[in-house]
Amino acid sequence: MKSNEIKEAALKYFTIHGYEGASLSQIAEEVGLKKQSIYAHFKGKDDLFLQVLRDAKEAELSSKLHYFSKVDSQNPEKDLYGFLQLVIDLFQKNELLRFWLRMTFFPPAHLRNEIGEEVADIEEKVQSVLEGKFQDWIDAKVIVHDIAKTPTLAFVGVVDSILIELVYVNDEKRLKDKLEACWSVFWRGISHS
Amino acid sequence: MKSNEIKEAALKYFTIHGYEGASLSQIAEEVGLKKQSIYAHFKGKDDLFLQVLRDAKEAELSSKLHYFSKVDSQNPEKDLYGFLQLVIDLFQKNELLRFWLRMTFFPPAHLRNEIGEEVADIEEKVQSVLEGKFQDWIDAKVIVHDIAKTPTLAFVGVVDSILIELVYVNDEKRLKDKLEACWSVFWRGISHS
DNA sequence: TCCAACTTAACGAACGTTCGTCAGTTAGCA
DNA sequence: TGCTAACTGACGAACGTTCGTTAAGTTGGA
Repeated sequence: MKSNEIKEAALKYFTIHGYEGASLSQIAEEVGLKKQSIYAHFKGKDDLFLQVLRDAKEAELSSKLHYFSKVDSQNPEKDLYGFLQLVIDLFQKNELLRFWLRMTFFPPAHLRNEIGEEVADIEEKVQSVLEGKFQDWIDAKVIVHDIAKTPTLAFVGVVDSILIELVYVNDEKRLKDKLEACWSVFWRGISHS
Repeated sequence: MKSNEIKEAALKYFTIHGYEGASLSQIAEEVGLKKQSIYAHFKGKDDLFLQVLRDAKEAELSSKLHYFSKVDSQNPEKDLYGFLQLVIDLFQKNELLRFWLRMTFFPPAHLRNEIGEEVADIEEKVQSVLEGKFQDWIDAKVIVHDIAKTPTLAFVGVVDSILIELVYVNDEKRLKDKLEACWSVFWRGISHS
């Protein structure tokens, strides 16, 4: 299917150059087409962009939810650390994730609200699943804290700091150091002394 | 000085629309000039951009170093939390910081290496100051850990997660919750039980 | 089976607009 | 008189988009 080839090329250029920096002629050339031919598959640049965006959202959401649905142990140390590695793996191998990250951080101005809603939606779903897990662990007295929201937000913070490291330089050594540092301090912060 | 007015307008548009999305005509109009007149002050778009970038780097570096030079107590709880609030304050009030963040995360492709060097430079300086502080606190036995690097990187991680929250939505309530959560878990993670 | 009607994908050409940049000129001030 | 900063005018290039036109493939009824 040619539409998918176009979306793949679009994904690549949007990720590298951003919305404004990516041109339809470059994208078309990548798949051996003239830019006009894109209009046989998409209404325009915005339409192409938003379809890629929805694919990215779907990829982000499903892979995260899939991890938590599969994992159901009573071992938060293993599950949470595994999630961090999942995020690293996703980001390094899946261009959709890099695209999603860039466009949610700095969306094209005229699509700001539209994208903001998608972000809020996904954010809320992931956080509620996570919070449920933490509540279970608190009830089972395997981690400390009275309310689940605190460790949930703190863990999301650890994920954030890893993402920043991935975006910033993607130096394998630095990433490993930061992951270990953030994780060990976080874990000490939520587990029984 | 008109050059500064131009740089201020450029800062604004680069921050909102990115390098490619910001146009010289918009910037010029903002200060009541024609776009061609910008060339009386700057060699071109890149020159203008790089001058703003260096201003931003200077602002980022000096404000952070200034904080740590001023603060010299034996109270890491106060000093570190104060630093987090400084970052929040800087980001919310100083557009240079938002510009710096956007451009270091997702630099224009043709200036990637140039910007990467500036980032590495500033990163190294801030981290070494921070690491020195943590070493002092470890020696004074006011926090745990054997090596200073671990709490340093973890603290940088907390800063990162706050920055992400600021970029993402900038909802005052959410920000406060996340700050408290990240901070309390971090602090429990590095202090004596 | 065959042909006409329709659909699809891609094209060249051109649209109007904006982009960044350069050259030459004018107004004001030291 | 120079110098500077602003102007006007124009440049080639690229942008996203629309148009009309092909060529190939699909469908449906006689």
